[in-house]
Amino acid sequence: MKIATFNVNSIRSRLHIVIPWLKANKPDILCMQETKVDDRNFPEADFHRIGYHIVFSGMKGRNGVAIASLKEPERVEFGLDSEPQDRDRLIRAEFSDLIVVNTYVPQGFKLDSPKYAYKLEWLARLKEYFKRKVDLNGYVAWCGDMNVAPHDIDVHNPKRLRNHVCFHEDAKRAFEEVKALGFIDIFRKYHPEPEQYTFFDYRVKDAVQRKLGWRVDHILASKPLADRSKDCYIDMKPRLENKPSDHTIVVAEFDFVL
DNA sequence: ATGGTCGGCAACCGA
Repeated sequence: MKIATFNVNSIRSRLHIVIPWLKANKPDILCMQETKVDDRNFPEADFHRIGYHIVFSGMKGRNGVAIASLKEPERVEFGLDSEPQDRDRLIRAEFSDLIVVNTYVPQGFKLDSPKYAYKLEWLARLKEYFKRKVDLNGYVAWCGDMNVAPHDIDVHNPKRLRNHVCFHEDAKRAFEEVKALGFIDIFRKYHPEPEQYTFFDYRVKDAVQRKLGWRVDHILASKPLADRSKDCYIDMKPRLENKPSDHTIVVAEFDFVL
């Protein structure tokens, strides 16, 4: 079983990366964020053509989440279970032995912005959502762009970035409180080394070569699922294309068949 | 030093 997550930053302008990557890597599940398209205009035929089921929930121009899967999910729900639901930021897809939750966590803009307070509240509401809707004694994968780099090792300059909304103590604490329900960040099991990043800002010149990145895209697993993990890694391909994405793909492999 | 570049969409907002 292979599961992956990718902030596409517009699905329509990233199809040239997503479709060939799916054909080459054949993950069972690909979670996508920032599809930036309303449901009427989602390019679902491109996924069907290569044998993938696709579920999505988006808005015109911003946010938007989608899950592509080889098997059809038995149940799909959009949004949190409290208001505002933000159906364009969360999808839960249930398969026979696996629940996948795909989130695009609010970015937060600036520390003194209402958007940052909203981000912290959103993570607190997500914790309650997991408590009510998901049994972490089973196989659960929580994937997405969390807009949080959890530890010093996950950013290139922890001192300078301590007041950034994706690295501030309050954001990290809110994220850790969700994880504390029983999620394991399996990436660090396989890659304890520094300079492992999933996002490189377009505005930073030669960010990849200079290793000026962030690890904000994550695959977290419930303990039973984490116990069956085999590997987890970052695929830099989307960042190295000639029309690159700002995010990379994170991939996790497990020893069971979906 | 307070930028820089994308994507959406058609003037600026979001990241």
